[in-house]
Amino acid sequence: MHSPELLKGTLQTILLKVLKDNGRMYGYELTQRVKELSEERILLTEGALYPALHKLEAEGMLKTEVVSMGKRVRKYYSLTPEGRSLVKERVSELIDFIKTMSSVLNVDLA
Amino acid sequence: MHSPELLKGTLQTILLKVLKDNGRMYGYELTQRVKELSEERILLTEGALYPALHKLEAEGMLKTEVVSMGKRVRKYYSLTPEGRSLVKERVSELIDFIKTMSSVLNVDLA
DNA sequence: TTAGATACATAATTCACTTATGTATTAGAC
DNA sequence: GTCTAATACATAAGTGAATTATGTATCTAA
Repeated sequence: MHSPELLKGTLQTILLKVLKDNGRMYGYELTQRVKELSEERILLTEGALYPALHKLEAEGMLKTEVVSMGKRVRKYYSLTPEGRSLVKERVSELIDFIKTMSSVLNVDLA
Repeated sequence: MHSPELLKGTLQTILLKVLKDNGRMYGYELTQRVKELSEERILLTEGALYPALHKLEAEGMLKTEVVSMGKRVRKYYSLTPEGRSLVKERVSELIDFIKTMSSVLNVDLA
């Protein structure tokens, strides 16, 4: 598991980009996909995940669809057009940030 | 200027590494050096800088030397041996984190 | 002479997160 | 059969590293 401090500020970006790459997903599925993609290094907590999803939905970046699986309920999230714009912005912000960091820290990431 | 959220958790690493690469430096000098290295993108605020330096000193990672320049006082910081270990740890943590992020976000940083 | 840069410092506040807690369903081990 | 772990959602309390605001004082150049 990573030093959790570093993760701060990256949650929205992660959620948006994983949704963009994987299409419609529900909350728990997102945690599992991120865990898998990060090789167990990023374990999203529910207390961070759900409020973040609700916030992105309230801002019109995500739309939801509730699907019943038997007695169980799943809430699927997918990107809205505005969400699609936001992903691009957030991802390039992060890439730019990483490049700046590698320059400040004088390290080579290649 | 970067989205400040992303900076969270990177301040200690930046301070330690810049001190490692540049030797003995004082607070204000650190802000200027980081500003320069980041091409104006990372502007350290004093409210974050000084408490961070004091904390690292209290933990034995940095040692200080107060130098009078005329009537003016400068407080120089440099790494202790423990500080040297910590830099390595923090920098490799950050590199590892960045690699994980690029894998999760499916982006190429090279 | 006075505004802006240099140089330190701390207190109040913010806010994204962690931790804790709650509810309920489903699957598999024993 | 039953009980633990995994699945699936959600919110509230607390934390802590930052921002913002404020204070003090010196030096430099217009």
